[in-house]
Amino acid sequence: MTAVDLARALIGAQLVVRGAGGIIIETEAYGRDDPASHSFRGPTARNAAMFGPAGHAYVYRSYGIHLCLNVVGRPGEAVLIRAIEPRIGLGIMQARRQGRMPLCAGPGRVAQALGISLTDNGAPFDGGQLSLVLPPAASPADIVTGTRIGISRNLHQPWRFGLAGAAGLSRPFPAAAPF
DNA sequence: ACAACGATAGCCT
DNA sequence: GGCTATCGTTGTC
Repeated sequence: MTAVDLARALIGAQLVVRGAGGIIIETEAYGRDDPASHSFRGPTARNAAMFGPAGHAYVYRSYGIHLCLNVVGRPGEAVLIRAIEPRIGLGIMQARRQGRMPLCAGPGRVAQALGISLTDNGAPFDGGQLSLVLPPAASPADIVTGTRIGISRNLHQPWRFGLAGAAGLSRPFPAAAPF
């Protein structure tokens, strides 16, 4: 399964980290030969988890401040979790966010609300501390598509995915051009 | 050894 | 809507 397929499949999935989590409503796919991807220049100490087993976490620090959580797919491919709809452990998530809103819209906010740390890098989504439950088959969810956010290379790929109509997206998806 | 730049969020006007 | 904190990773000298 490609990172793009995985990114679509994860919309509607339930993500829970040590008792806090919710439904994934926004993702982005990053590929192996994708200039915007951390894996583009090959394995390094930082991105090693991206080349590790599928179904494990890739956690990295962004802008020296935030952490971002990814699900690893095929080697060198990963899906960034950009937003969830909070459902489980609301109190602990609000406490971690110190009451700031939005709670889980944006990759740094998701990681903070879930209590992700760099020690989670490379950890499996195996139903233990990290769990991921895919949505029921034939999920009726409408998925909207757009271009990725905050990158400077490979800009045009429509590899950002969201749950149509969801509140709590990190940014709106532009309406399709009415050709 | 050094400089540049982020897969951002928060606070300001 | 714009400005800036903040620091590890990476590419270059």
